[in-house]
Amino acid sequence: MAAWHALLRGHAAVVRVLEAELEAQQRLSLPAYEVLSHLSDAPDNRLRMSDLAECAVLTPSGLTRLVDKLSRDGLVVRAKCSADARVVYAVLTDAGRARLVAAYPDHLRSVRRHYVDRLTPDQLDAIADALGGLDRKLTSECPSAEDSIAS
Amino acid sequence: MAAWHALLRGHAAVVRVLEAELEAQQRLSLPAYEVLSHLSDAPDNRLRMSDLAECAVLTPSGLTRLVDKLSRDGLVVRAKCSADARVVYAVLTDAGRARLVAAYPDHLRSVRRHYVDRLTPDQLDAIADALGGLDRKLTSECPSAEDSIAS
DNA sequence: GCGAGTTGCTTGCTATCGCAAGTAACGCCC
DNA sequence: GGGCGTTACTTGCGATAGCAAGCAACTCGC
Repeated sequence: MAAWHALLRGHAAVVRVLEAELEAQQRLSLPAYEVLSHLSDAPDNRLRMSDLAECAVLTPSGLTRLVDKLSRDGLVVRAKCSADARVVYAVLTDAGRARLVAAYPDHLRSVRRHYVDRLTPDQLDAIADALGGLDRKLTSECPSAEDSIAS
Repeated sequence: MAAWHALLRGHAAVVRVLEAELEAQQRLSLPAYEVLSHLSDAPDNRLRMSDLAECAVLTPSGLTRLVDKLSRDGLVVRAKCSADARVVYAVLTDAGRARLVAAYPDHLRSVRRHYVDRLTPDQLDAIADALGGLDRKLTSECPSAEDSIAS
């Protein structure tokens, strides 16, 4: 239970600080940064909306609005898929890449300063391992909520 | 960096599942549960709004509205402080205690099932230690954001 | 090819939350 | 004891997120 509260509070504390710094430095919210970052890692700087939503830990509707916003700011554009007219790609623009490049060092430094440097490598490994595993298990079994009723 | 993304994704995944179960079982959001729970642990089942906000990882304004809601539902009441007319106590009602008692076992079980049981004791210790420490450091130094500009 | 079911994205509605401003009350200094 | 700064809570506003419904486009069976 201590570990549970620590997760809640620790996450909130770190996210709050990092988001504030990212906002102050580059006018980007954390999810927005995540979106740009994932796009820049993707082949051709483009990702399907639904894949991007999964990466950025957002629901499809949340991503739609975030891409709306980033698109208004000229950081991404939507592109149609020639093979399947239902799918929309979000594509990083030059401006988007520039913004990400500008934000990247500061953000990295923030993460180091407020997170990585304060923990031991063992702790970081444990967190990556434990929460990474949790994420995979929970998201994969998410559709099957019926085990809640079984016993 | 892997540890950072794991924190983001793992937290989101666990919180989503637990909040959904809590909501389904007892019609309580996670912050609402936290509030009731902290109140029940407090002497006299009452806590100052500001202290409660700190416990529940909410801003004062967020807590005001949450207590508004819980108060409408009859789970807590506000009480004035005779010594200082500025402070407001949130006090757990009998109905609030009953709701908490009803929610408690299920929630505990959810936490065990989706979190504790999936991690090793070492991992839980590491998380409690690491994130608990982070929380304390970050919240204590939060007012001094000027070190961002230094160096 | 045509209809039924599915998938991928968007939109309407609503809830939550934080920041900044507002209000009330306290404490201290003169 | 009157005024000034501080503290505690609340409120106005805007931003964000999710759910459920909508809509367009695909797939598969016939």
